[in-house]
Amino acid sequence: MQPSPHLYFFGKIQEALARIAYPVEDRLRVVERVCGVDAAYRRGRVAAAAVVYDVGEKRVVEDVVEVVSGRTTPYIPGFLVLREGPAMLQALLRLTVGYDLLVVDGHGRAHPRRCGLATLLGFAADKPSIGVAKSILTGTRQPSNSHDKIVEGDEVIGLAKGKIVYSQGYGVSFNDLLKVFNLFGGAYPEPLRVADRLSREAVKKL
DNA sequence: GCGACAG
DNA sequence: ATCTTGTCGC
Repeated sequence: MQPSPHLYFFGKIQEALARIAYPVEDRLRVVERVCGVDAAYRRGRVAAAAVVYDVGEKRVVEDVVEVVSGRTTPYIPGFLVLREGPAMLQALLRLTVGYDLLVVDGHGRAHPRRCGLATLLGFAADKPSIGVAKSILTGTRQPSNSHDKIVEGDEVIGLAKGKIVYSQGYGVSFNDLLKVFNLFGGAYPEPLRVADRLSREAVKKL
């Protein structure tokens, strides 16, 4: 084991969750309320914002910004959840309204061990989730007519348009991912834009 | 050994 | 992601 025992151990948990996170059958029925989650940092502190957005009405229903006390864990590729996950979960638990899907800024299945921040956060919050990242972490892009596929080996681990990458999170099938991808036109989702702005504003005041 | 590497 | 002023362009 090359990395630290801690990371090796956590990596094993990621591999185990990856085996049960992605159902073959579709589970998403209605996707009216989507919760976007993002985080920002400053001076060793982290702030996370959770934004419940009504897709039909195109408006924010509720938002929660959580600033965690204490210093952050360093960023380690493949282990982003250790840095942003705790603050994000705290923000999610303070929401008072419900939502149908969690959309996380980061990867889900499109991860070296097929289990990124989006997958782990959906599991922790017991909500179906997908990941939306601004760049590829692993895999190669395979051009297509409507959208590009992110492939590794013979496995399709994500969908992309431009630099934006969508991938399955916890409890979401590939077809459900495709539905959500089309719902947002493959672009960066509005609820994530709001969460990005709110978390940055909160962190500026530190 | 070298390069890559979500945010 | 964050550290940072002015500057190029629509």
